[in-house]
Amino acid sequence: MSLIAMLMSLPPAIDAQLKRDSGLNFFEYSILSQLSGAPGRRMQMARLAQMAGGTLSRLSHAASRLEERELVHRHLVTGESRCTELALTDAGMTFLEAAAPGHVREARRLVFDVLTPEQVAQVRDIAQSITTAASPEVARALREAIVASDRL
Amino acid sequence: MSLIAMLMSLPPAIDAQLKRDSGLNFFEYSILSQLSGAPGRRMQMARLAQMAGGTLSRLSHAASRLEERELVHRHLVTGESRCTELALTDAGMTFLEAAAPGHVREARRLVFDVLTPEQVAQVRDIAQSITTAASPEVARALREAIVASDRL
DNA sequence: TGGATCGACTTGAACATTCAAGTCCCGACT
DNA sequence: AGTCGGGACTTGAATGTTCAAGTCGATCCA
Repeated sequence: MSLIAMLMSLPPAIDAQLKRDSGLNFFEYSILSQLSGAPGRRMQMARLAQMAGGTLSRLSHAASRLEERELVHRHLVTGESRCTELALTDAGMTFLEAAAPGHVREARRLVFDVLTPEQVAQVRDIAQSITTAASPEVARALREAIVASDRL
Repeated sequence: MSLIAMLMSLPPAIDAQLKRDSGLNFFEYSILSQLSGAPGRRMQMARLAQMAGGTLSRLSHAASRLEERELVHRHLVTGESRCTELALTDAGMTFLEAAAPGHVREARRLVFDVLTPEQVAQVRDIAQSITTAASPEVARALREAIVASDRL
C-alpha cells in the first residue's frame, strides 16, 4: 500500500512542477533532456523513444507538439538507416536550461531530502529489481543510461 | 534514474495485467476494491475519491463507466449530508472476486518475489517518506487505510 | 427573508496516451 | 526482376484524465 501511494503521488507532483513552471510534462522534459546529452544534440526517434521511456507513437505525437513550440525539429536522415532524427534547437536548449534547475530542485526536495544516504542506496537496488521484473526493456535502457553516465 | 525507471515500468505492467484479464484499469479496480471493504459495500463519492487516489471528477467519470457495466450504482443520500454514494452491485462483487487473484499474483510476482523481506520493509519506509513529501493528502489517506486494515 | 458562499458533485471540452492501420523504404528470398 | 516481410515511423480514432464551468442544496449571516 505504501508503494502504491508513492506511485500515485510522486509522478503527479513532478509533473505538476514542470507543468506549472515550464508547460512541459515529464515525458516532454525527458525528450529535451536526452537530446541535450546526445552527440550533436540529435537522436534517432526509435532510440530516443527507448531512452525517454515511451512508445514510438507517443514520441511522434510529443515531437509534433515540441516542434510546434520550435524547441525541436525533425530531420530525415538519408543513407542506409532511412530514419528520422529529432534535433534540439537553440531555443530548445535555452528553454531546457531554464527549466532544469526547478526540476532538479523539486526532485531533490521530494526524494533526496527525505531519505538518508543508506535509503538512497536501498531504493536504487529495489527499483532496479522491480524494473527488471516489470519491464526487461526499460531495465536494459536503464543499464545503458547508467553506463553512459559513468563514462562522463 | 532507477527510481524513475520503476515509476515508468511498474504501473503500466500492473495496468496491463488488469486490462488484459478484466478490462479494468488500476483506478477502476481500486474503486471496486475499496467498495468491497466498506461497510454496506457503499461509500460517499468524495471519500472514495480520497481512498482510491483520484479527484472527484475522475471518480465521477469512472463511476459512469462502471455503472454502464452494472458493477456499481449511484445512490443519492437524502438527509443532512446531501451527497451521492456509490454502491457495489452483486455483479460487481462477483466480478471483483474473479479479478482479484490475478492482480494479487501479478503484484506478488513484480514486487514481493523480487525483494527480500528486509527490502520490503525498506521500501515501505522509503515510500512513506516520499509520499509525505509529494502529497500530504495521499499520505494521510494511506495512514488511515493502514489503521483500518490493522483493525481486521 | 434573502443573498452569499461552500461542499459535493456532474458535465463537456481540451489534452495526452494508446491502439490499430497505413506508408515508405530496405533487404532477402526465389 | 518481383515480391514478401520487416523496421521506422506517422496518423487518426478511441479512451481516459484534467481542467474549467455549472448545478444544487445547505448553511451562514445581516
